[in-house]
Amino acid sequence: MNIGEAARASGVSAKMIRYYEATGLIAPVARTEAGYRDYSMAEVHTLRFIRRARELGFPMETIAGLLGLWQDRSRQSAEVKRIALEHAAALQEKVAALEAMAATLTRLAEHCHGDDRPDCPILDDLADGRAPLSPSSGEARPRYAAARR
Amino acid sequence: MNIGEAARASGVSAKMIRYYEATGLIAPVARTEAGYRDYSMAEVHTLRFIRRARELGFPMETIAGLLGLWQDRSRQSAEVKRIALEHAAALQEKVAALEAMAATLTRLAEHCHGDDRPDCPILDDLADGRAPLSPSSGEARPRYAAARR
DNA sequence: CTTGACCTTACCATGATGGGAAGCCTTATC
DNA sequence: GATAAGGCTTCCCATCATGGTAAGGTCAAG
Repeated sequence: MNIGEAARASGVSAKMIRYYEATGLIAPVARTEAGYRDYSMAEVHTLRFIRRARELGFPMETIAGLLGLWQDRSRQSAEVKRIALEHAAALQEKVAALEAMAATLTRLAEHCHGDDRPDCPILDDLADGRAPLSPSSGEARPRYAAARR
Repeated sequence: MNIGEAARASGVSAKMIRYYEATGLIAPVARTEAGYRDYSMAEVHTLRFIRRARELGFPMETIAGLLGLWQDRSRQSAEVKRIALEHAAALQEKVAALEAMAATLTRLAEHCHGDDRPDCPILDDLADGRAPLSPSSGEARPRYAAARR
């Protein structure tokens, strides 16, 4: 099975398969005489494992640990559980941070009449109550066009 | 005011102030004879605006637009409100994705007895019910040590 | 005048992914 | 057998916002 077929079979892009190999997350795979990577189903299963773990938001470093545990028939499930719960807690922290942002924005937007008048509590909050700069026409070939659409 | 003082006054690191200038988010600032950047309070206010917007998770590109609106005395608050609500919606999408991950992990962990026995529904789920690879001792100086702590 | 703190620019790294170029290989068609 | 299409190889670059570091200039206090 070449890399394209392995990619389709595992749901991991060929690009990422090579990357996983280059970084040592997976072992270098067999090659054909011509130098093509040659995959067996075992490797495809490993790739599926990785894809599923990525879908659950595990960072690659943690996935390396999970792969080790997966391959370790004498593992203790407590270790896996600990890693999973630790990651779940990290996710929940991110959720809390994002929710706080969204709540602030929603609250500010509620107080913004949102019509053609210029005054806007959202900008006031961002500015912390101060007046803006005069329009600074910078050179420096702007990556951000400061466009008002 | 030199860049260090401006950084302390705005809460934006000197590094990031230079970066914002290089990318055109803010205009090039005055320089002393020796080439030191020289900031006024107006610039510090702009930096504070940016910092606050970053805290709310706005990407730099969007902040460029918000800065334009902030400096535009003829802006329509509806435009600001639209941007804010759009961003809030994007945040909520991320929240939903992260929450789904966390929920799945929590559910899997609940079904894992978490003791010194090896069987583990968490790994089973990741593996989709298949058997693991035999321990592949890859060269490729692994960045991820596959360590079992 | 020296020292230490600060400034300048320039480069590298992050994490996981995609894009693309240049060149070799395989397969199908003629 | 020749050719074309498409897949493979490696290598480099970009993302996004941020930090680190190094080499060298500047400033203020002692």
